[in-house]
Amino acid sequence: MPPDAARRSDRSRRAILVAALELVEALGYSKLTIEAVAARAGVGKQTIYRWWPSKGPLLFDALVELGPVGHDSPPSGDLAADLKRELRLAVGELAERRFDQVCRVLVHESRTDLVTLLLMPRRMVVEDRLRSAQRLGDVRPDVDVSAAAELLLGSLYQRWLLRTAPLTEDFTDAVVDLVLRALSDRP
Amino acid sequence: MPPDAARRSDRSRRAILVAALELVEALGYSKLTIEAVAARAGVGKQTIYRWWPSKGPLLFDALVELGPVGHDSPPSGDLAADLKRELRLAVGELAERRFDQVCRVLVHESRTDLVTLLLMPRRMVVEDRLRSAQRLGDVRPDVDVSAAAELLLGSLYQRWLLRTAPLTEDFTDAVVDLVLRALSDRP
Amino acid sequence: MPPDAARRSDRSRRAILVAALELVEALGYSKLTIEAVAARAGVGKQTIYRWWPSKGPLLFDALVELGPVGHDSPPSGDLAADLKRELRLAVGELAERRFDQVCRVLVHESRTDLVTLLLMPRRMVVEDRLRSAQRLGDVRPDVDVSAAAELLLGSLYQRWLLRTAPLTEDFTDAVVDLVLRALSDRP
Amino acid sequence: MPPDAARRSDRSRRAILVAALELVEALGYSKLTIEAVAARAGVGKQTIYRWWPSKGPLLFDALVELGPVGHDSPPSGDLAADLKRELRLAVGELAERRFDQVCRVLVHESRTDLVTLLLMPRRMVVEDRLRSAQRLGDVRPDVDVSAAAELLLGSLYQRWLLRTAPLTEDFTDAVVDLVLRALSDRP
DNA sequence: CGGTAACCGAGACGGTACGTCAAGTCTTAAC
DNA sequence: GTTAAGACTTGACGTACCGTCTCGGTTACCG
Repeated sequence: MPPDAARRSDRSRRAILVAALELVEALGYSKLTIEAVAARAGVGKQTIYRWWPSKGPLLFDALVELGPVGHDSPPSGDLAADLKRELRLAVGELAERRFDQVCRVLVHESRTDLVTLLLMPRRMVVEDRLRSAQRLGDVRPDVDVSAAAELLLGSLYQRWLLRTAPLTEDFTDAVVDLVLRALSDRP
Repeated sequence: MPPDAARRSDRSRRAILVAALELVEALGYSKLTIEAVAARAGVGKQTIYRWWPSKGPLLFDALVELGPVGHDSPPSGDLAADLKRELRLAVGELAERRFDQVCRVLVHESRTDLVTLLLMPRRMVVEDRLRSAQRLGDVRPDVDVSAAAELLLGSLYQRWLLRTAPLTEDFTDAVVDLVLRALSDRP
Repeated sequence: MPPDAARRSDRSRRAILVAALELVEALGYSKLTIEAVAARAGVGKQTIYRWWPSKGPLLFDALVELGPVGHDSPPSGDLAADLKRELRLAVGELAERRFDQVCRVLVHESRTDLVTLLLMPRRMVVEDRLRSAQRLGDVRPDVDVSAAAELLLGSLYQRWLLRTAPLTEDFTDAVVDLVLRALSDRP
Repeated sequence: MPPDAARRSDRSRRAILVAALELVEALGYSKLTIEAVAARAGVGKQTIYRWWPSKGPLLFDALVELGPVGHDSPPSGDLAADLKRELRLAVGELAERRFDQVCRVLVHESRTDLVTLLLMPRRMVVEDRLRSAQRLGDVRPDVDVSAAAELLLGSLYQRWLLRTAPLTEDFTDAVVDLVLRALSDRP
C-alpha cells in the first residue's frame, strides 16, 4: 500500500528538502548521506525513505522546489543581444554550487527526465526566440531551429560538464556570433 | 615506502584491469566495488589499493589500456566529408557501454585531467583538420578554430551526456553542415 | 487522562485478544508484533496501546480470557491417585502450544504476579489435597505441606521449562510415589 | 566461506565477551543490543556477527568463559550435609545477576543444549553423590537416582524461575531433609 | 646460492552507511 | 468523541563495502 500523500507532514517535507540542499552544497553529492539529511532535518530516516526512493530524486525535488528561478525578460528587437543575454543567464545558473552538484549527478545517473525538466526551459526560450527571428527573416527559413538551439547551448553545457575551459561571458558571446553567422543570409 | 614498480606482477595488473572493465560493463559504475574486482581478478584487495587510490583511476587505466582505439584516416580534400567521418567515429566510441559508463563518472567527478585525456584526442583531430582547411581558404581566416571545434563536438557530447535525443549520424551530419556555413565565406 | 473503560469497545477488545492468541500460536512470542495483532484484529495500534502497556500483559489477558480452563474433579479417598491425576492435568495444560509460549515468556520476564496467577491454582489444589490427607493421617503432621507441593510440581515445571526430558505420565507418577514415601510414616 | 578461526583476534574476542557480560549485568538481556556491545568493546559490529549468530550464543560463550566457576569439594561421609552444601552452591550461582539473566533467556528460547551445558554439571554432582550413597546403603537400592536428583534441584530451579518465593538456604535444607526421607529405609 | 625484502593471496579488522523493521506517539477523517 | 488508519520519531537490526592491517607463501634481487 502506497503512502497516503494527503496525510503527509509538510513541515517534515520542507525540512528534508532544505537539509538536503544545504548538505549537498556543503559536502558535495557523493559525501551526502541520507542519515545526515535525516539528522539535520530532525526527521526519521523512514520518513525520507517513505517518500523518496534514493538520493537522486530527493535532490531533484529539493532543487525544483528551492532551486534557482528563471528570470524571463521580454525579447528586444536585437537577436544577437537577446541570445547573448539568455546564454549568460544559463551560465550564471550553472555556476550555483548546489545546482551544479545536483545536475552533474543527475546527468551521471542518466536521469533523462529530470535533466530535461531542469535544463529544457532554457532551451525552449532560445528556440522560441530563434523561431520568431526566423519569421522576421533574421534567420534563414531552411534552418532547423532546434538544431541551432542545441548548437548554442551545447558548447556551453559541454564546458560546464567537462570543465575544458572556464565558462566566461566572452565565450558565450563568441558562440552566439559564430552561430548567428550560420543562420543568416547576411555575411 | 612506495611500492616497487619493478616487482609488480603483470599478471595481477592485467587481471585487475580486465575484471574492472567487465564488471563496470555488467553493473555500471556505482554498483562496482573494489571487493568484487579483487574477487573476480583472483587478487587480494591490497594489491588493488597498492597501485590505485580509488575506483576512478583504476577504471581510467583500464579504459586507456583496454578501451576503444582511434582509427585515424588520412584527410581527403573534402572538409565536410572529413568532419562528418570524424564525428561519426566519435559517436561510435561514445556508444560503447564501458566507455560510456566510465566517462560519465569521470565527468561527474570533475576529473578534468582524465576527461581531457580521453576526449581530447578527438578534438585535436578536428582542430587540425579545420586549421588545414583555414590555410587552404575553406575556412575564413578570422575564425577561432578551437571555438569552432567546440561547436562541432559540443552538441554531440551534450546529447550523449544529457540523452536529450538519440545520437544519430544524420544529426552529426547536420551539425557539420550548419557549422561549416558559419565558417566559410561562401553562402 | 486515563481511558474510560465504560466506553470501551468490547468488539475491538475481543478481536484483539483472539488475534493475539492466534498469532502467538502461529509465530511464537518473539515474532509476534503489535502491528500484526492490530492488523489482524482490524484495529488501530492506538487501541491496543490505550488498554495494554505491552505484549506481555496483552497476552496474559488473552490467555486468562480464552485460555485452558481447569477441570476440577472431587477428591477420591486415594491420595496417590488424586495427586497423579492432578499432575497429569497440569502436564496436559503445559503442553498446549499457546499456553506454553505465553507462560515461557512470562517466566522469562519475571512477571511473578502473572505467573502466580496462571500457575498457582494448580498448586492450591495440590496443597488442599495434601492438607486433607494430613488431617486423615495419610501425611505426617510435621510435614510442610507447601514445601511438599513445591516438590511435586517443581520437578514437573523444571522439565517443562528446561526440556531436560520428555514430560510423560510415567514420570509424574514416579514423582508422586517418591514424594509420598517422604510424607508418610508408613514405609 | 566460513570465517578463518586461525586469524581470529583474541583481543577482540575477549573484549566482546567482557563487554557483553558487563552490559547484560547492567541492562538485563532484552535491553542489551549488539550495537552497544560492539561500541563498548571498541569493535565493529561485523566482528560480532562474524563469529556469533545472535545475542544468545554470544552471551552463552561469555558466561561459559567468564562466568561463575564451580567449587568442587570432596564428599564427606554425611549425605545430607553434602547435598545441602551442593544446593547452596547452586542457589548462590543462580543469584548472580549475569548468570540469572542469561539463563532465563536461554530457558525462554528453549535452547536445551545450552541450558543443559550450564545447569547440568550441578546435577551430575548431585547424582554422583546419591549413587555413592546408594552403594553404601544410605539410599535404598530401588530408588531412581536421576529422578531423585531432579526432585532436589527441581524445586530449587522452579523457585528461581518462577520467583514464587525467595531462594533461602533454609528452603534448600528443608528440601534435602524431605527428599532424603523418601530415599532411605530409615524413618 | 642462500638471505632477505618486496610482492602476492587471503581475509579479519574498526568503521560508516545502508535500507528495513517495529516500537510507541501523534494527527486526521469518518462513523 | 471514540475509532481506524496511518504518518511520525526513534533506534536497533543485519548487510555491504570501505580502506587498513596482518598473515604465510612465493618470487627475485643481492651479497
